[in-house]
Amino acid sequence: MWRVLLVEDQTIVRQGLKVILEQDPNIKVTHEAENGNQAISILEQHIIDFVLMDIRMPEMNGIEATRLIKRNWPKVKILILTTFNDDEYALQALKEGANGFLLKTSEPKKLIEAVHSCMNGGLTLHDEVAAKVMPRLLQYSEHPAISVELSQRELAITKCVGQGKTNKEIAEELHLSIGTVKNHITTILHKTDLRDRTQLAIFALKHHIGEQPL
Amino acid sequence: MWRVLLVEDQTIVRQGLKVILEQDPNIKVTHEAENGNQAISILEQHIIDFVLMDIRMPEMNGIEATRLIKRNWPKVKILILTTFNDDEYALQALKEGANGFLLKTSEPKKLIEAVHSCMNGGLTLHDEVAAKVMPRLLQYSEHPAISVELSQRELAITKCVGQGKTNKEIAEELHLSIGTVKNHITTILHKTDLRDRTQLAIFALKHHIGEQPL
DNA sequence: ACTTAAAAATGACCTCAGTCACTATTTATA
DNA sequence: TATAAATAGTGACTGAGGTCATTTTTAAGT
Repeated sequence: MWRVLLVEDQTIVRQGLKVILEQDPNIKVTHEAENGNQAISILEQHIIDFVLMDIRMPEMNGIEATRLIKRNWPKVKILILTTFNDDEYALQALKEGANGFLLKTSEPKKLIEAVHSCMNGGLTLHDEVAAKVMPRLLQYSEHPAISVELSQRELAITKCVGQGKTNKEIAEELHLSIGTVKNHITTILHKTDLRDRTQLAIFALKHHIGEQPL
Repeated sequence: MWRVLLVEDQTIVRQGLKVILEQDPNIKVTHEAENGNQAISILEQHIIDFVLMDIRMPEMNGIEATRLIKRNWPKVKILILTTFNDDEYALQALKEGANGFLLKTSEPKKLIEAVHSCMNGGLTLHDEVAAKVMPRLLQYSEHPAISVELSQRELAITKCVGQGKTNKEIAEELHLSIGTVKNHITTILHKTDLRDRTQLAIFALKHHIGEQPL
């Protein structure tokens, strides 16, 4: 039996949600709150497994509340339920650790499925929201292909430059002389058609050199 | 009526999918292919609205096929259907423009819903896949809060440094003297507790200075 | 065995970056 | 009004960054 906290400022909507959720025998709406502040104090006093949260609320909004809840009760699952197909909100909420994002236009059955999914470690995204959010996220994860061949040493040095290290620090880390590091950098700059170490650092970050490829 | 192409190497699975899909009156499985190559040649000869694609196939896999299809027929919707809850595949497929990603463990009804969602511009992600993929994507989109106050000028200069410009170039762009640019950079480096322009460039990229906030 | 390329190193050389001190104007706020 | 902060500038100094020529060793490929 999951103890659910409803956070929603409109009483009628709250009542409706309660009726829908309690059609499922696993769900028991044990508490209700009208805003983020109330939600926090309920969490401080009672054991809650799941929070169903509206975004736009007076006092403290859903994003803020999500942050605070996830900070203090990381195990509590949070599903965001909102009227607006707003990718900005969705992204913020997910960053704060929300376990799902549904629109109020969804069917009741979807809502219950989403609760189950959340409780089982899933993350339910409303299809339309996902379609808006994913392109933006994917754009950040793109690493342009490296068009030039860099040797292992050169990659190691490029990585260091991308971490903001000086030639001296790089020399020490790789057990080389400063002159050698300089020479390598000259070679790298020629190969990559870049001008100086700053541009090389930018190159390293954009190509995620030194990280696990996504 | 949506004309659907099934791409799946196992005949039995293909048959099963066809039966499931055609329970929906809007869906007509007009063509079938055993691998990516066959899929491409079918698309070249017939009008297709929707492709349901397996990932692991002989000859040409689903990712590759997705790329080629989206390149040549960008309007065709593609839903990936796979046995494996593999976030690596999911990410690649989505990058190539796939309109959804479902596991074969999903219920038949979900599959049909996903087709509808795709055709209406949605993007259906299997909950478990989403739970794996989203944290990785969000990590890239994180911009740590800027802990120091930078003035407008300082932000403008930081942005330029993050684009790999020299002091001279910055001076010209902002109609300042080189000396002034240097002075600003000294101030910025003090405020941000950084050492040189390379570290500042890294700072600028990590904080996405000069971009629209996500 | 011969060739090619990566890797390592040295020294000379020059430029740009960054610091510092000091000045001056504008703007906002206590 | 006085004070602080942002903005803009100059000149002098130091050092790190980057280039180039040249050498040596090692490893891989034909």
